[in-house]
Amino acid sequence: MSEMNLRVSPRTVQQGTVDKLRMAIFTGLFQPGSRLVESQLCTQLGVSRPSLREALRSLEAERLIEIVPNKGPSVPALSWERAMAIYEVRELLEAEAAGRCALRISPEDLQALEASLNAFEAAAASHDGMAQVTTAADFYAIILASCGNPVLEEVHRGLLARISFFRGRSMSLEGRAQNSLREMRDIFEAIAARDPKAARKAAKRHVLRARAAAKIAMETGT
Amino acid sequence: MSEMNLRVSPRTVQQGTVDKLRMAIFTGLFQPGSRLVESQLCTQLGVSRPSLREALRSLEAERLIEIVPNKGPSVPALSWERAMAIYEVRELLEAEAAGRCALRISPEDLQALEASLNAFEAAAASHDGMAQVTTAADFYAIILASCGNPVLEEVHRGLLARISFFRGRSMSLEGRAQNSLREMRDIFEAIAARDPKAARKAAKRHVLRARAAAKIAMETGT
DNA sequence: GATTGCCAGATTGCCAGACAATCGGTGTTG
DNA sequence: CAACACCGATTGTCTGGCAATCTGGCAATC
Repeated sequence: MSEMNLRVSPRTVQQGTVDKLRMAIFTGLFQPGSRLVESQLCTQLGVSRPSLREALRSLEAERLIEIVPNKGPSVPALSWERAMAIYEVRELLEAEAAGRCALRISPEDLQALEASLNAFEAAAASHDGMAQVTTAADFYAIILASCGNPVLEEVHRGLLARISFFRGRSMSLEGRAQNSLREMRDIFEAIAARDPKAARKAAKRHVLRARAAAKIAMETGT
Repeated sequence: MSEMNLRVSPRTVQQGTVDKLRMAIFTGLFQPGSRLVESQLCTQLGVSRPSLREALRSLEAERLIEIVPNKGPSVPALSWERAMAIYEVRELLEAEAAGRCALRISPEDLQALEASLNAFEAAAASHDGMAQVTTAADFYAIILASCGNPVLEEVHRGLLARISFFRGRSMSLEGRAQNSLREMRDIFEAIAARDPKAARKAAKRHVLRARAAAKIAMETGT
């Protein structure tokens, strides 16, 4: 491999801070509703306050935190109602993307899509929760990137952070990964067959069932 | 009215800076592609560099500017291709919102919607471009707020900045405002009649025609 | 005893100033 | 003419600080 030195952009402290905080929120290190004290975060992350505050503004725009003037940032509690709303928008976006994909995906991307599907299959078989989440995210990332509408992709990515949060929860359900695999394979087959209508339908069904799984996961506790 | 002093949140310098910069971008004060030099903006806006940089991070998240490490922020040139992509996502979101609205809008919101429609009619008659843009934005804001899905509203608002940019351009076309009024009235009537299918269709048609108008406006120059 | 007023600590909003790293252009040199 | 070194301009980041605001508890009042 030797000298993988293709640093496209030199990763600033600010970016690194955003990533660290985002990951901390995903893994539940910060309880929802808990307040984030700037000075504490500075010492924990080893960055200065200006850099931290820039990072917080980015996360605020991602809706991962809320910043109330003179009260500071906090992790908003993600209500079931709101989670449901996210799933509904997911359904809308992913169905559209899948349908478009069926019409215009390139052979290379189709191949990459199949590869990511296989990667998910392996993750599902190995019961590796983290791998399941990342490979599933890859699968959709390829679909969104290949749908021919960069804004659709951009909007979906804006939702992705909160989507992944739930995906981790629901994948832990017994049998959910295998069902998910079947549904994703349906989407892939429809796209490969260049059938937009079937692709939309499969994508919708996948989100619908993911939502149901998330509901169960949420009701039975974390 | 007396002492309308209910300032819910005390408008920080950072927020004010975001608003000023956003407006400056809308009005075309910054040419697309032009670079924004921090020190210059600081003196022009009368704020310190940390505050400015926080504001820039917020605008970056809104996709109104791009920040390349070590090169600084700049206003991205909005290509026609990208504008088209925005219109497509608009169509998706607004059709969905209108359809949901037809099912669940409250009588008060419906009344507010009619009021905003009348406001737009007045603006269209007076040939006041700015008023047309704001009243049209109001009309859709009510629909998105009443559709029952806060995330849909949130995503749409994320697109709104760039939508308004084009709305201003296309409204200036002869007769576009009157056509727009007709289309919006169709949407309103369908919602008032509680007909989701018609509402979706009307919303789609409205976006489609707005897109065509924007295309013409773009081709004939600013 | 409950409510109100108030004060001190903690925290945020904001700023000035500074320094190293990096980028872009310019001139020099082979 | 190309490659290289150089330099101003700009950004990334930090330190330190001060005023404004919030929070929790204490005392005063009814």
